[in-house]
Amino acid sequence: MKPIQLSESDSLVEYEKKFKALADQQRLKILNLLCEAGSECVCDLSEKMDMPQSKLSYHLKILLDADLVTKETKGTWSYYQLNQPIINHLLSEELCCLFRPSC
Amino acid sequence: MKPIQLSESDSLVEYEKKFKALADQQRLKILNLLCEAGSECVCDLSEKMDMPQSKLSYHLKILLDADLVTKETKGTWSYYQLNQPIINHLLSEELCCLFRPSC
DNA sequence: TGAATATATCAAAAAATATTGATTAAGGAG
DNA sequence: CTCCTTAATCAATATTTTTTGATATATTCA
Repeated sequence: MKPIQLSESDSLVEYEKKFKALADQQRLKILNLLCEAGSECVCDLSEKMDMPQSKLSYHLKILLDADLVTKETKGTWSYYQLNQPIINHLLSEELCCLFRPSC
Repeated sequence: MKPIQLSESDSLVEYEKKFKALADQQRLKILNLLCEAGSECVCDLSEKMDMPQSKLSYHLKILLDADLVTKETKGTWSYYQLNQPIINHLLSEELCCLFRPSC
């Protein structure tokens, strides 16, 4: 089977977005924390990351826009969790220990 | 098995570097071309990418520093190829069609 | 040796991202 | 309704990355 043609650069744009979101130490740490915790609200994450809320929201938005996490809102709280299927589709099994709680 | 602790942020730094290298449409395209061709010199890639040589060298250096490609120099020519083991360690099998010629 | 070619590197400018602190919006408790 | 808390957004600034064109280095070929 030949490598796919990238004539329609839709997929390139999509992958660029996802890798951009992964291309930051702080966001990788956030993903790792979400992996451990399963689901976290912004204020708890803010404490664990030792990061001001507005900064954290900025990074969470990038992860959300890249579809690497999902958000569930309850009242004024926002709970974030990993978007497992997307992450599994993207990353190798060897990276599971970082971002796949299942292993 | 629990997610690994990221106390030693060495691995985070390393992954950040690799994902940064992947976080660009042009570099993803380069990787895809290398995947198709197996090995390419800068001048051929420059033509295929329709990109000035100095710009291409810049992007190739980023891929090289991230260890995603390897370089072999013959005379004045530099031939670049995918660093398969590293890429396979990083990306899912589903992405194989983009960057893994083996499937 | 001298001209031509391949590639890397450099410095300046341009563009994209990230950080900061303040503000806004919206929900829950009294 | 009013106060307090949570979280998103905004505008200004700072930082990082990318682009560009020029230059440097090294090899080949005549």
